[in-house]
Amino acid sequence: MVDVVTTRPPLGCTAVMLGLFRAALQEHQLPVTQQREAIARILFESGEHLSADEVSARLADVGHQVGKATVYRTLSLLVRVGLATEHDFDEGFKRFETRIGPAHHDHLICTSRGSVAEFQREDLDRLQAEIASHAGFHVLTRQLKLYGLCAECDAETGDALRKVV
Amino acid sequence: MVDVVTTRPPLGCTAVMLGLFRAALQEHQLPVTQQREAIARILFESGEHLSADEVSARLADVGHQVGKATVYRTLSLLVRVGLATEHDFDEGFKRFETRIGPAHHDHLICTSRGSVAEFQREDLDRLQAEIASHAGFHVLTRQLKLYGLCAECDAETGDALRKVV
DNA sequence: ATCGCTGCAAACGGTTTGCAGGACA
DNA sequence: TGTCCTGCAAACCGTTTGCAGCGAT
Repeated sequence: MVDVVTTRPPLGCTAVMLGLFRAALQEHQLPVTQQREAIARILFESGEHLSADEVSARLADVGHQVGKATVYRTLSLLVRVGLATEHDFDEGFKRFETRIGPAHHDHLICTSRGSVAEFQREDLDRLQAEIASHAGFHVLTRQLKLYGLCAECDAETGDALRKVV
Repeated sequence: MVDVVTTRPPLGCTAVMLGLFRAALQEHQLPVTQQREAIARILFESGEHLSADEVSARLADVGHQVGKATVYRTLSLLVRVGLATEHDFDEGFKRFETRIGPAHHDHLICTSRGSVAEFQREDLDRLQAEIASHAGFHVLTRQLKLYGLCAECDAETGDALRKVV
């Protein structure tokens, strides 16, 4: 269980990430607007997998009124500059997550409750490298999703079965 | 390279799969209609990753005029009875693929040309089992996608770089 | 002052759904 | 004959886009 990482980012991480975002914008000569900062802060602070809708809602909670188009534009901007990643957990919409450093992590998706846990395994990186060299393929990134039942839901299913039998 | 499998299914596979489909329909007391057979045949024969649109087009090529709603309904039916799998290669729509037997395979997606290759690694199954037991998670299925450049595109990129420098 | 961003609303595109008529068992 | 399917078209919904006005540099 030691490599199932929590979703909450380290303290002070938001400030660092915001700095990186500002730097990236300036590097590309793009204006650092209040909306961009607000959206990025929401994502960085949460450390969760947020949908565009959820980002919008949380902005409203904090008193910021930002158009949905801007939310989409900024999230995809964050992805383009490498500070966020996009995920599709088969919900009919995309989710976004802060991308911290080069370390890659993957996801366990509980199909019963829809929750998402993360994990990190170095042997996966090794295996990926082996597969790539084997197939003559140059891997840039990967997405590994394990769909199934988390421990709690699995236990419930077992209980339900035991009742039937 | 030996475990990069071809996408073409073994000969005679279509008939077997169609039989399984008919059996599944009968088991659930659902009618075996011409449209359902035609759609399933297109998918089974192609052995590729087809979108609903592509299935529609190929049906038209063969002279079958089938409504798009029926295509979607039948494809999702095939998924439900376990004879097809659904994939999202980040194209804005879903693709469907014949699911043959219990063996799982994963995908290499060339982001340059959009091509998809398949591979099979037993050590991945082992690693998956290890991750699952480690996290107390009951895995039902997985999706591993390696995004990057296929050998050809990677070589081209290299050439382009060499020209610049 | 110049660009580029923002917000609104409309457009877009893949997918789903309601319903009248038709096909399968 | 009853049930479920089919096809059409409209609805749906997340996302993108055009454009007039505003904000950052």
